[in-house]
Amino acid sequence: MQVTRAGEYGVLGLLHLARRGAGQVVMIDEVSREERIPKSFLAKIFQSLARAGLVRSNRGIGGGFALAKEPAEITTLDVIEAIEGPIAFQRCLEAPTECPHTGGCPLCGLFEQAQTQVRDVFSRTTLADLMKSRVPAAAPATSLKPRAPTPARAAV
Amino acid sequence: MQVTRAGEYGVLGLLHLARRGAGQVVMIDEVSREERIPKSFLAKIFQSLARAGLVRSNRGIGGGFALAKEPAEITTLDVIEAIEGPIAFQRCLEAPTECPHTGGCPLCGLFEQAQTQVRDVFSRTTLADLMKSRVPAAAPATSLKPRAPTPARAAV
DNA sequence: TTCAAACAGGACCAAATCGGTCCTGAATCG
DNA sequence: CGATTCAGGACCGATTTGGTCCTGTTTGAA
Repeated sequence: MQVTRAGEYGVLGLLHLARRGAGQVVMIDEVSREERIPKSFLAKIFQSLARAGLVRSNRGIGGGFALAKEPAEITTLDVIEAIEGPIAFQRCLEAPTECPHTGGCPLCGLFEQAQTQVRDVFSRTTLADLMKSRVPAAAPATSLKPRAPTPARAAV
Repeated sequence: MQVTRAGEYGVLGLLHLARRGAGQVVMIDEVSREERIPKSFLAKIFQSLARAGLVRSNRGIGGGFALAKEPAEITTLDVIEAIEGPIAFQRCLEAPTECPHTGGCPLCGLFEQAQTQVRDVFSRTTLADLMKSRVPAAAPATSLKPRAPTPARAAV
């Protein structure tokens, strides 16, 4: 029941790109250094993000990564699922295979509810929201609401 | 991002006890057989549940396990956390250690939201609810998500 | 045209977790 | 006593996590 480091690093990395400004090309090396994420690992993570179309990559001198969309159009769900694959609380929720438990398994409904809630939270929060929500590091954690007013977002 | 088999088996096992009636003492062997859960594994899981005070155990002839509370007083969160430990989406949410990321980590708030949602879903659903929600393979359940009507289940 | 910078991608790896099994031991009942 | 039933720990194989490393391939500039 955890978001993996890879997922976490992915969001952090994209957030770094977002802060550097839209369209800005940034090298893995910088992101790695400033966000304190192992470079090789981050490189691998960004590969997934590139394949998912969340970033564009450029090779060679002056190369690096840039966001492929506006920060407000990239949800944390996009990022996490690009890296970890679809969020699925249980096997029965990811495959068409039937639940093997006695008579209509009562748990599937429950797991599905939980899963939906999580996906909702992540799909409502974009990189833009996270940028706004940065807390001043010393203040006694005001409100942990990363905002919600993202209107019409086509979740997934 | 999954509920482990152990957690799932735990809920299923307690649900079995609940169905057998309050106070009923049932042997691991029966639960294992009828719920199709490996016996040794289930025994281990029930140890956790006993330690958490969710079931009472009796040894010797005529022994077995019985619910320690009313089904309506045992939430699925109780069960899952008794087995898997506290639900924590991220390290920063389980320990007092600080998030190591640049300036107040914006992710903690997000993960906390997701985590809260999940815990809410599980803490709102008791064994009694799950008993009620058993879908008779055709009747449209009201409150809980109806799930696809489980058709012919194959033997294990 | 060549070279170095930068990403692409796969092989590999150690450690942790998952999903169990198995064995010994202790309690309990008849 | 002895059968039964749980308690608890050791152990185990497979998978996942969290990386590293090495060999490309692309690109821009000297």
